Amino acid sequence: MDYKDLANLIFPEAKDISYYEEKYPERNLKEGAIVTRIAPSPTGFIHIGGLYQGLIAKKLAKQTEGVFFIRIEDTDQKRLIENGITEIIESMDKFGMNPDEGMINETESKGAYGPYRQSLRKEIYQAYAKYLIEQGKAYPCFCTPEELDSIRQKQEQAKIRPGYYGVWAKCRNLTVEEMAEKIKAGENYIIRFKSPGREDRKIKHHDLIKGNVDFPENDQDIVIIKGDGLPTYHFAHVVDDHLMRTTHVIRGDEWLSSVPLHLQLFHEMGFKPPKYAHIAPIMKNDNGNKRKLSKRKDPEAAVSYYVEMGIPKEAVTEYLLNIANSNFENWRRANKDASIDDFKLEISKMSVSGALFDMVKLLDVGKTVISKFTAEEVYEMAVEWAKEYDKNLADTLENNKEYALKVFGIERGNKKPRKDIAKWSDVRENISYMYDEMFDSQKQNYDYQVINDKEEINKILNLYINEYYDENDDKQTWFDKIKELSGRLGYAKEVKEFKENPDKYKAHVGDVSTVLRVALTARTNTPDMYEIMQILGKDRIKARFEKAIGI
RNA sequence: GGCCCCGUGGUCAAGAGGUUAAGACAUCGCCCUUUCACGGCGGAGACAUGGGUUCGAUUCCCGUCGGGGUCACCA
Repeated sequence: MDYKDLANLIFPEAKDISYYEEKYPERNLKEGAIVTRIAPSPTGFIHIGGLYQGLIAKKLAKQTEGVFFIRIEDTDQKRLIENGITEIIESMDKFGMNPDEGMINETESKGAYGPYRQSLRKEIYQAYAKYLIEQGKAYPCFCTPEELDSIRQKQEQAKIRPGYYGVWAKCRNLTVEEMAEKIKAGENYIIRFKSPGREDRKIKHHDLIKGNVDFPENDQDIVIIKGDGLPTYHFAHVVDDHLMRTTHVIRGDEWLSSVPLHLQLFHEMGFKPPKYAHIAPIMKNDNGNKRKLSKRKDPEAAVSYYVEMGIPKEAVTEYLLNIANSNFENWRRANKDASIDDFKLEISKMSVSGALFDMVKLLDVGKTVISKFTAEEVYEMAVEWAKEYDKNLADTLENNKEYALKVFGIERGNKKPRKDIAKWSDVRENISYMYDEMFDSQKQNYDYQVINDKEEINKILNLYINEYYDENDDKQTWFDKIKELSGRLGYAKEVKEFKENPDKYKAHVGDVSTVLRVALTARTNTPDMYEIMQILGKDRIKARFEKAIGI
């Protein structure tokens, strides 16, 4: 009985690894092309951090004419959720992150390096595990969870490093005959890697983001094949990224401390390891403590949150890019209309430590992004969002597209566009006073600020609509008339004049304007009143004034 | 606790052995012949700390403190 016999006893059906090595050859890409991937577990919605990693990975691949693929890591059968894969793919799609290869829905995939779903790769992992067993580099372990527990307790009591290694690795020293006997007797077992490492030796690792890092060698005999026959993350990572010919592994920095293990596995398997880039997580300030954005506690951890809020994907992408490379902002200022694809991401410029998530800044990016859209684009995107989250708004907009375009066109398209919409969920509040049905269905609160006398307000409104307002006036004439009205009623025509001689006047032209604005829209802050009046038209202006006076 | 990583304004962050220590968001003030938004100008605001090396350290080294990660048949 030798290792080979043992391997055959454990995995009688497994193919020789040469089969897979031939089936998945080196990729034929141009020099310097980067192959990256995103490898989520279908355990629920995509995390903003996952989107961030995917964005970096995809950009690196794109920039070098490489390949970006998606691999579903579903080896933990206990944590799977229904339609988990679809949900991931759909939310990636919403942010413009379509992979070149990988799963395209719950069961189908594209690309020549599949399957792209780990649970479908069981026989591949077993072939490679068998390969290790044949060489005496892996072995079956019969320890029960209870035994492992008691080992750990002993170690903790003795204050020594916990784990399955050295003298604690009971099963590694079993003879091949003993192992075979136990297997034949039907004992349960898993497969462990037989680590050649020593804890008192150091290894050097150069991480693309973290730089040079020294670690003790790995000496843990970690599990590679679990009781259900599926691999652990560590083993799957090594086999998959080798076979899928990944050149750069972009992942969260919670994996950094596993690097010694992974490098060792690559080495013992005889594979060339990929380059690693360990990305710092996006953090949140929680009562003065920094912590990772948490799926459970923070709604903004889920990418679906941004979709629901109607924060455009361009804004999320730009914000994330800014966290990745802080020179992005400068680039954006210098290239206002360039596509994000033209920005060259440099992985070496990524921050080593995690950034605090800043919603205020994200929304600011959102404002800027939306301000650059045309009225038509704003209309399309607002409608698309509203169809899902504000049906009534969607109907209103679609009922009269031409009108909606006018409304969205106010102060848009010029050099200093308005920046009043940061997300699509702002739209309703922003335009409701331009729609009579919305305006009339809400209880409006008229606060005229300085001029408060009801008689006086009536007088201003009546005089204005009957004697002054003319739809055909240009903006200058329109405003001159408001000044004229102001002067006639004893208000200063110029604000400055009023400030110099406050006793000479009742108030000033700004206060009169405010009366008109409030009567018209029931709010003190609006975009350009001239444009609003132009769109509303004289009859509706009059109706608004009457409504205001009637209250 | 062991191991590893990190520490520049409120936040994201440039930066170099000698700088008036950038910029963006936020904040405050002024201006932009009516509000808001935009824009312009200006203000306030930072190198965690103690030692060393050095003519000189925020920058290099060590300690301390603080923060984060990791130590599963989860990824």
